[in-house]
Amino acid sequence: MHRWSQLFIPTLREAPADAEVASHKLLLRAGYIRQLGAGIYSYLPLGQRALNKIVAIVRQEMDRIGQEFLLPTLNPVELWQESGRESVMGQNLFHLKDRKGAELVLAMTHEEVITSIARNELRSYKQLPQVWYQIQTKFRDEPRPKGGLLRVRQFLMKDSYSFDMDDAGLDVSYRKHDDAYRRIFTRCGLDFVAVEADSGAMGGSGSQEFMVYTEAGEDLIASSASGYAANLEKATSKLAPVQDLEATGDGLPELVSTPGKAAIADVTEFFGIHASQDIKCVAFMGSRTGQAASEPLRPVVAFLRGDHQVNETKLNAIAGTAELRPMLPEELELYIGGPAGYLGPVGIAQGMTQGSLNGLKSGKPLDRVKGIFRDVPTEGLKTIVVMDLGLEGRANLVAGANKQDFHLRNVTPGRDFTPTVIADIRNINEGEPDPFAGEPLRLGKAVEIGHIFKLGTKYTESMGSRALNAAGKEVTPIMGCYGIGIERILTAAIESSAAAFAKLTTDDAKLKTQPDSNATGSQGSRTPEPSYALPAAIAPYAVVVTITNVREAPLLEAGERIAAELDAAGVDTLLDDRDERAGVKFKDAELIGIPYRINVGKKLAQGQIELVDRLTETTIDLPLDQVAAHLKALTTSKP
RNA sequence: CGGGGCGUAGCGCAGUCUGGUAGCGCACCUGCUUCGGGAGCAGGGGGUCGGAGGUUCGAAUCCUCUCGCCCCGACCA
Repeated sequence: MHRWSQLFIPTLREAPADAEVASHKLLLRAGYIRQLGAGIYSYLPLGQRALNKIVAIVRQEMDRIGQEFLLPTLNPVELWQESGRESVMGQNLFHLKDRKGAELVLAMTHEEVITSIARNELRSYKQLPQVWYQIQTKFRDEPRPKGGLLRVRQFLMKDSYSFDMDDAGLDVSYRKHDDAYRRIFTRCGLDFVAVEADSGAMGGSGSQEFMVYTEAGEDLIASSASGYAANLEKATSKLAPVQDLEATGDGLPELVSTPGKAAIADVTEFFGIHASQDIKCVAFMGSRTGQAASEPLRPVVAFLRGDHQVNETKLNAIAGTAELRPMLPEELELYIGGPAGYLGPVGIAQGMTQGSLNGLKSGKPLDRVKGIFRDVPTEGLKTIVVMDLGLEGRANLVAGANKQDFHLRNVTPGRDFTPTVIADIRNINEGEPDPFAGEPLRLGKAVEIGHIFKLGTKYTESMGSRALNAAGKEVTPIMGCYGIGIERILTAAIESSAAAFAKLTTDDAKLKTQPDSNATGSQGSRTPEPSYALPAAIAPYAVVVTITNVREAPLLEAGERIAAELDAAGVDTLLDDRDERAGVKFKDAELIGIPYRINVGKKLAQGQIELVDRLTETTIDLPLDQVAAHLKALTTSKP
């Protein structure tokens, strides 16, 4: 039991002007954190207590599936050069020199270090599988830290790594993490979704992000009532069938003069068609990560339905590029053969021949496409033509003719042009049916709290980790890597709760204003103070016992006794024994986000106290002898 | 890195345009009153006006340079 009068809890009535998002303001006002620099924060006692509770839950669940390490943050740069990530990570990796001039980096993740241990120690299949984890400070020189603790340059991460002899083993390790993560986030009281994610710069096959919907988030995710959920970078949808146009004339592509009709809206109006019956062309020049300026850019041309949008992450994955920029007019002429506004797939100057691609024409053999495009840029490679799945099997579409002021109709993919590859390269739209159950998709911002990843042999291969299998044959262990942002669990919990409170107060305001038309208007335009409450499992204290007036001896004595009883019952208790007015103490208790408050006040004369449940915004009276048992039941988390 | 904004007491701000003794609210200290929703009255402490240079009799204010922070974008296991 801690006494508020002796603690350092510097609450603020007003948030510093720099704070924008709710969790940032509240963490500052509640005395959880103070800022030291851009993306650098000190955790004050309350913040540290909350983080410690989260860490304890994470550790408890991780110990069920793995073993804890503590790896060094200070890494010799050579280690990162060996894996090739020193250049890949670029400026995001902090660099420094020691007194001898040797270059060091501050680790932003630990694949390299853990693999260096694995390659020295893991020699036999008998030693596998292994799941190794740590909870440790990570450093990333973010280009733009923001949102308080949401994106920072120094933060706590639980990272783990699995080593298995084969894919089946990796599946097991991955599944164990999936289960552990769900238990962890559930115990932390978060309402989360697990989404399919893009593999990004990590490389590898499967990956899943754990997200919490919040306006403060930086990612866009799609989910539906059926349980389907995916990052927008990966999300797909089932498209409603489109009625194709009737063929005109001899059914072959027909040149139509369309002077000045460059925009899709103009074209569809001119032909009297829907945008879904038109082919849109989006053309890029792509480059690879760390590509030298001297290396030629890769032309990437995407065709998709007129009413669809390109998703550049998906397109990058297909084209084996990392960055795309729009083609310049002369590039359009060179690689497509037409002017902007009249670009189309028919007769496109496609350098990738049937032969060079070994008949890669559908989305299926993507890995082989990646193999060609990513690792062995083909000599004389010209335009990569990617057609979106939304055009597959369609007929008699309208498209640019690659000729100023002309379009073609009766364009049928497969017959009139052959894309290099057919793949999903579009953004889904809100409300489209999900790919499995057909439930409408909801798009929303979310914050990523965890990520699990089937890594493969990227590091074990490049860093030379090998183990002998039962047959005495040398194999490369397969890795998985898995991360949880500790601070993000805290911020996500605050953001979610603050949003729920904000909704309550606005609903409340609506209720109040509706029936009472002659109200005095006192609610005015003042925005309600943001409020929140943390789940008991991660709050710095589960309960605060508020003695409404410490100068009244019976109240003080009862408060002390109740707090001691709670303490004895194992409930993490804060006793507000300050000589302050009751109002101040109520406000402070709410500000620091404690989920349960016991008011020791007037009702003591009847042998009762009030229990305020901040999560449900309800208050009940309880007899003194039931307090400890009641709170213990409320606050005990089940591991 | 591109665009925008802001640096004046612990926090929130005014003062800058038009140069002339650095102010307000909250917080803090003392006293009295008050005591279940951020109390009232009285008194008090606290400032290199982000930093450096310049213009001027005189600079928070004008000029130059610079540092820091926030937001949007780019970027981002």
